[in-house]
Amino acid sequence: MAKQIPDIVIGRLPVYLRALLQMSQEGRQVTSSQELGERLGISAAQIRKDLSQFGEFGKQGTGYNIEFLANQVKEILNVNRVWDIAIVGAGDIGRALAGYNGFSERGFRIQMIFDNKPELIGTQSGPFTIKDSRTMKEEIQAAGIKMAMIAVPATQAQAVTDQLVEAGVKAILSYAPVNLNVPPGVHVQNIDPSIHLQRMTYYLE
Amino acid sequence: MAKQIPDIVIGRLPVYLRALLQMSQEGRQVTSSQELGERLGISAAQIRKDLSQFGEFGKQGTGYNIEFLANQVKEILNVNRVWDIAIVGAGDIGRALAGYNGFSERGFRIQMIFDNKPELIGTQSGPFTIKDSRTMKEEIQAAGIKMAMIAVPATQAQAVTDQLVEAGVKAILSYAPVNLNVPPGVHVQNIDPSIHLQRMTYYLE
DNA sequence: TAGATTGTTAATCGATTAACAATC
DNA sequence: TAGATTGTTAATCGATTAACAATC
Repeated sequence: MAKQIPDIVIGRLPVYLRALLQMSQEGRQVTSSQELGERLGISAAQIRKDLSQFGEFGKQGTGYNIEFLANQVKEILNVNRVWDIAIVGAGDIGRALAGYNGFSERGFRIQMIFDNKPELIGTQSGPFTIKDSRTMKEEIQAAGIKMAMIAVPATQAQAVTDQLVEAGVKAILSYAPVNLNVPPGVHVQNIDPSIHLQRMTYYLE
Repeated sequence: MAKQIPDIVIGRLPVYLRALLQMSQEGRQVTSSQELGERLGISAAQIRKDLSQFGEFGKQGTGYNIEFLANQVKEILNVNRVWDIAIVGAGDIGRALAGYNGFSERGFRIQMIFDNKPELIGTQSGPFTIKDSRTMKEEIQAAGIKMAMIAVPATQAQAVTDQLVEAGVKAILSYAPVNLNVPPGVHVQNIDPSIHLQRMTYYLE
């Protein structure tokens, strides 16, 4: 079994990757742990330590080749391929996600979007025709989709989650403001703007 | 000066609060650190430890009164009041945020939304008329708004941030996929779905 | 060569957990 | 009273930082 990497380290890698790709777009060739750290507000030592968990990617005296390191991090994170994604919920948030063009360049491709509202089913959301939730499990399974984003009301989120798990989905990004329970081996990330806001109000007057 | 509370503890409080309010809606009166922990996937000891940083809110043998504890946590987090918020960027995400009705019950009120696109300025987004970004600093300052959400392209995010800081904004929730630099005393939280997704692909096959 | 920066070790710092007296 | 659960202390565990030899 491979060495166990702390999840907190995994959580920082996508941030490093985003910064590297941005530097690359700026036409830069080389960077250092110090420069990266300054951009991100992270210590240089931590960046070197994090990367050293996976191998040696730099050169003493010169630093890191940006393109090379970005590719290595992509490989570590498993995003040197395309992941198909299903969206559940075609309200404002679901449709905004369906129309977001930032996914393709980061390794993701929206494949389908579902809703249970009769008035939405069959209508267009950008390039997608909104599908009936009742066919969800079947279609996701048939397509072999492993990742989903949930944008349904809190009250429906757990039921949707259970169905996605049954369909073989292994990673869920949830926009529903509720805690989801999943079996071991299924991963969940939550995005709830109120939670993020409340985390900052503590520090305000 | 008050005792320094770890930021990681502050980060868990909104999650506790959300669970407490949900229990309250379910008609429950009392809970325990153990039950809360099971719901949230957090150890009971950690919940007790976190809360003990701020006072004694429970009763030995019986646990915590849900409504009382929720109110205490609201007070700690400074959300026993209403915070006015400005949204910058009236694209899909900005408009979805403007139309999201989950904010009011969590202590937040959207006050205004801005964009710099001539074809959007003056049009409606739900109950709001989209305002011209050029008046942003002035209007935010005049209204005394301290919190903002940014939903503009990555390329514009830092410039918008700088203006918000100038206008006196102290807390920013950014949906732009880029790292923002702010002076001390200004708080930033980032929401980038690709980052959350990439954090999970590591664990997938 | 001299300067810069890595990868890594050891030291420090901080967070989590276990355990239990206090007490409802 | 007996059972349950808190608040807190001490022990454990894990993450971050400082420092430096190696070396480009």
